[in-house]
Amino acid sequence: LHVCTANPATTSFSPQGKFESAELVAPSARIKLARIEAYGKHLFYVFARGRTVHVHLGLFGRFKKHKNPAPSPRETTRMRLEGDKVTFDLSGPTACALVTPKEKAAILARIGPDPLRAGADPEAFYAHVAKSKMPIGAALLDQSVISGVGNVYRAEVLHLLTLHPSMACNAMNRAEAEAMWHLLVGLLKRGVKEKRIVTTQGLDVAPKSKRLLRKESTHVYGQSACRSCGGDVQRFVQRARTAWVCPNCQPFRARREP
DNA sequence: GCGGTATGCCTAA
DNA sequence: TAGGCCTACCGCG
Repeated sequence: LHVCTANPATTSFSPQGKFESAELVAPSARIKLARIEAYGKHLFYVFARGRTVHVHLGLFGRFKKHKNPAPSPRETTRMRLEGDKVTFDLSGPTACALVTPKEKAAILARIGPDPLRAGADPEAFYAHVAKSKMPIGAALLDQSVISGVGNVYRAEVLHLLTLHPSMACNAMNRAEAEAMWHLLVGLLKRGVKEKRIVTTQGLDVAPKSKRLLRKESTHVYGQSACRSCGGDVQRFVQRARTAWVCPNCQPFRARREP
């Protein structure tokens, strides 16, 4: 999900002194967080005078919120954001580093369009899909093709479009590619709004537990039975991640349909 | 309490 | 392709 808010009162320092050389940092020299930008899964924490920290949460990264006074940062705390009333500690990120404008530009240059960003241009995505023999399930995880989509949305968008993950990109026609982009825009926006990944329709009765809530939020991801047809969900590894597919709803297709 | 797994991605081989 | 990062959660029992 994309972080879209920044507390203007929030300041920062690095418990490990990781950023000391760039003066982002000693508790005595706290600087204000101006804004946070999200491009796909890449986050940029922009502080006063444009000093920018690149954060990528990866699989384990998370911000833990503490009410002030917050406990001492742990050995594994990579960045601390401190406000008047609350403190956020970042642990486990794949990336957390000060970047120059050049380095930031290099990151943006190697990722594809992000369906969540206003003004994102899907043409690069359409162009890739039109010519690539890569399986569509692999392309959706390739951040240089389209950015921001992860394993859950891969499984769900393909299920909603009744496409098999192993189908070649270029077996999709233009209309299917456009439908995929626009579906992703809607699904990702819904995720931001609800602060969780949900691709199923609303329920009449609210589930009693967090676990059930999660179980009811997808059609095939994490499911043993397809929540559309009840058939067995198959799992296989695709691009080093588990792909989830209902072969009944998503029959493999070798060729492009007119 | 323990072990497996995970909404990710990089590097070495 | 395997391993590493680093943490939370789950099922098991």
